[in-house]
Amino acid sequence: MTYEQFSKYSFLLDRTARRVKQYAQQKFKNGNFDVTVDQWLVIKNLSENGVLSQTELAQLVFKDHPTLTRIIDILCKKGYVERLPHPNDRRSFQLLLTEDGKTKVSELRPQIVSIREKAWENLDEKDFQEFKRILNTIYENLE
Amino acid sequence: MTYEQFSKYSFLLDRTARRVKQYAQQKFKNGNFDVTVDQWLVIKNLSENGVLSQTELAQLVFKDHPTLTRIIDILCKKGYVERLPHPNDRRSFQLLLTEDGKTKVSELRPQIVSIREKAWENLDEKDFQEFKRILNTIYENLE
DNA sequence: CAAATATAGTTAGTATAACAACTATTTCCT
DNA sequence: AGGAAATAGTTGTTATACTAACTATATTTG
Repeated sequence: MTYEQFSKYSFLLDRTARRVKQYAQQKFKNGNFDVTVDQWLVIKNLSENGVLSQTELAQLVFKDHPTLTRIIDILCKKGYVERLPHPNDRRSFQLLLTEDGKTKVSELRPQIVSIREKAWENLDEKDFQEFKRILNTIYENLE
Repeated sequence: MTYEQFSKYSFLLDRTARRVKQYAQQKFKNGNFDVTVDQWLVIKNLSENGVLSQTELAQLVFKDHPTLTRIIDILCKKGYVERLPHPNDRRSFQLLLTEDGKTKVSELRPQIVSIREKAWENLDEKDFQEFKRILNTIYENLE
């Protein structure tokens, strides 16, 4: 790997990640989804996992505590998520989707698949496996 | 590609891009570089290209105007970049590195290569080419 | 058991990203 | 030439990311 490539991979990675998020965010907004891309990730994970603490959820979505606190605050204000006191630990909450939250997840799920598909034109399953392997290797190298 | 994969690629991309930036930012901070990762990208491009307008620079680094304005503000305050009135266009500035800026680029360049190398352990040139091809394809699919 | 240590979540500060809107200036069109 | 449209850069707003520090609580240690 040349010097230039050692600059380039991070630049391309950042550029593409931002573009993917920006594209999705625009589609979310145009579709009046009422959640951002990151808020969607949170409610989707709550939908798939039921009741979670903030720490459990933070680990699932790879977000730090302060960021997750703020995302949950917004989702609670929007009425999609509820914080309940944890029965066994006064430091902790149990997070769960409200009925509106569950409805939102059901409505949005199919639409989001088609949004995500566009990025993958001209790429195939093998590309996905390669991409995943490389991304995971990079991630693990920097832990 | 399954539904899950259509969620997963964006998640993995976001997760890894953040981690790469975070890792680099930590190293920058520990090394007392006095610039963030994004500020480095800007001064590096000025170093490679000489005098640029903000619009030219924004196109090179794929950042929007407001973000770039703010980054340039910080770099001017730090004394690494200078805004000069454009001789032929009263709407525009010419941006250039100060002597301190040039020195900073020279000092940091070699250190940054070694920071970037770590992510690439267990990956090779072929992986880089694959990675680049996939990232560019995704980017172009979403333009 | 009491103190030390760790943990859950929050607040504050700085930085960046994206969108919207704006002003001053330039370019284009009739 | 004059007006319309486009452009360069800025300001404001909302959201997210990361670090640092904090309080309340739980767990561990001696």
